Amino acid sequence: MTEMANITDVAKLANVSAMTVSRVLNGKGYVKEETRRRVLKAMEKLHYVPNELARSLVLQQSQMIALIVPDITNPFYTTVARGIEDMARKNNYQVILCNSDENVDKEREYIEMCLRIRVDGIAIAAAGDASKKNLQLLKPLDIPFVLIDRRVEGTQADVVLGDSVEAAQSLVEHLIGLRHRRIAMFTGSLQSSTSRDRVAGYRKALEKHGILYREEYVKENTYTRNSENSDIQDLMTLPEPPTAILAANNILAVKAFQQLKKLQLQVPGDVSIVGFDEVDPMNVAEPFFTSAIQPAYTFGTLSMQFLLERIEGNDSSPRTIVLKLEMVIRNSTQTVKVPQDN
Amino acid sequence: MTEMANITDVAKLANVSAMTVSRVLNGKGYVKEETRRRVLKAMEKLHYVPNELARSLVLQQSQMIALIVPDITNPFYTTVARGIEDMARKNNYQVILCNSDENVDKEREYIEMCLRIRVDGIAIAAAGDASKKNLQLLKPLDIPFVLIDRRVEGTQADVVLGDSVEAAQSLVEHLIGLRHRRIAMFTGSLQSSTSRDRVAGYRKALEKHGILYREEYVKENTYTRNSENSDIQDLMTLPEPPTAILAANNILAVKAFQQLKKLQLQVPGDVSIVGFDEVDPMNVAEPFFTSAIQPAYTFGTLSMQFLLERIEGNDSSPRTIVLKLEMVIRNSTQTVKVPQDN
DNA sequence: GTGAAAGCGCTAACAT
DNA sequence: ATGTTAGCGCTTTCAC
Repeated sequence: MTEMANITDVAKLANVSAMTVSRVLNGKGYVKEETRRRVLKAMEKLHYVPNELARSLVLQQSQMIALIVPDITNPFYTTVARGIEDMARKNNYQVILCNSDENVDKEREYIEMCLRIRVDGIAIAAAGDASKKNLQLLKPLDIPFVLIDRRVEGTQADVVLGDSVEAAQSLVEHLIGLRHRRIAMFTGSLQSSTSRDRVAGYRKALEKHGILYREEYVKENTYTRNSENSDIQDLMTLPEPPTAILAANNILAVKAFQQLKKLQLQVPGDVSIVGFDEVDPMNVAEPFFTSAIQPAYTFGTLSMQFLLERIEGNDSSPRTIVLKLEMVIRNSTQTVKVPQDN
Repeated sequence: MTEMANITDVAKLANVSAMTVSRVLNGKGYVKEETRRRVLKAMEKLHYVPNELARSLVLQQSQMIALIVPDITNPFYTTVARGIEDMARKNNYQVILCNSDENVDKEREYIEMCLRIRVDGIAIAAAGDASKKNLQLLKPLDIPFVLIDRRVEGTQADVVLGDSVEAAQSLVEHLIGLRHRRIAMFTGSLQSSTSRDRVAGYRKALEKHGILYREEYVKENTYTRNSENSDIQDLMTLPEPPTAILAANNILAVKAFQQLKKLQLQVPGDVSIVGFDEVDPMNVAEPFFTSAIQPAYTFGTLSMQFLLERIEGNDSSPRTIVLKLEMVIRNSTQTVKVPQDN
């Protein structure tokens, strides 16, 4: 930081008190038109920029909120971020974007920094249930926060998320409608409520249609973006390999697709895939994946609205808002080749 | 912001002065072990979190830097962001990520906010040459900044960017090697130095191989992500339509591809495409585009290093570092069907 | 209409 | 090893 001009410098140059400068700055209180002009001129001359740090210190509010997401490279979260941002700007808040990398410790560091710089509120897509500990840091200090996309077990707060149970169920029923019976699931870390919901929907659909739930069909993927594993290999070498896969998110859908390709298996020829959200932000490929799409932008605007209300002091009991997903049927699914009973 | 405990509260509870608490906090100066423990206990009891705002105010530095990018949804910039972030964290700086949306006015707003909250420095991929005005706000206040990916005409500063001239030339020569002679170019806004460099490389290659530069083959695209236009249409209905296209960035490569598809034209069967950077971060499609890839992560780490040096007071003359791009040949290019003279 | 004084939470410099 | 004083840049309150 540098020796920038401060309010006193401006005051001196304009031959007024700091108070008058402050009044000009904030447009409140009476200032004679001529004085105001003198002050404005002095500001310009000195390249004066008000020090928001000092202002926040006395006002006890920073007009900043933080958005913490688990993966900044996932288009779902960048879309959420845009929603948050637009709504925040409309209300004169600045957004600080933080990337926890699905890592609870990194997440904690960011939350601690948020406390230190006294953000007015936090919107967070939590890394997992273990985030509870991090969020508890906020409670005694009374910093408002909203959960996005994922509930956190044992944490009371406003939540904005999608109806993953229902969406997963619909996706599976779509597969069943195409006569699939051997349907596997790629779930994300079961630390995340969203993953669990999607598994629940998967099971619900199977049950409803009298299809046996098979342990060995469900693969929990905790690995990160670039790591390798053999889930598909394992799946496809079972005595009764699946004919379709429900992937619990966009990343996993791609993973499944790529692994199948390596085994020379066709999608949807040999195996159908269904998933969540858009996979290919730029639509490089023809939109290909049959998918349940979440209204990500709305996740953002809505959760920001909630957060603003909390910051303004709304003290009602926590709300959960569950948004519908839109299932779009594309080319990653087709009728099963060799119908199976089961 | 809320009535959180402050340093005096802790001091009182621990029966010491604020100074002692401060010393415990910052681990400098001598504090008796027993006193230290008492202080620590008091902190915990009060859920004390140091107020970084106040600290920054007296220390005259915020330990925050800002990264301003023109498009947060472009994987190139998110990769840069990761590089910046990692390097910043290593050096105890927090990063504030801002999205200017290729909009000079929004960019100015963010820069003004950065000044108000007294960030220690700014890394910026400028919206265009018009960003000069915005950057000039920083000069008189002596806030260090680094330019990433794009020079800004008339602005002196450290710059980290790719060798776009050479890369564009190589891409075009690759096409020429495949016997293309009618090569069109999709450029981004010529407000951006990077676009201009790529056009320069394009012309250089043509010239070198005695191919006529044709005005009507160069299309400047200033439209945004979702807008429509007829560039490809115009191009392909020329008396001598191009057999290949150089796209000036990842977004434009996709645009070209999609528009060709609409006209029932095949890539690379009817038209070859070359571009820059990765197009498909998740590799949904087989990596498909022949492309010159920039070391985006390194852009980030390097520019952060420069910025840190400037913050620390390094006052040498501005440096420009130009990184090589890596050309990867993939499936969006092939030998021209009907060789043309020209 | 304008100003003076006090204080937001912290630390540097100087006591003791 | 610990405390006191002053001040970072601003706004609130009250006075004129």
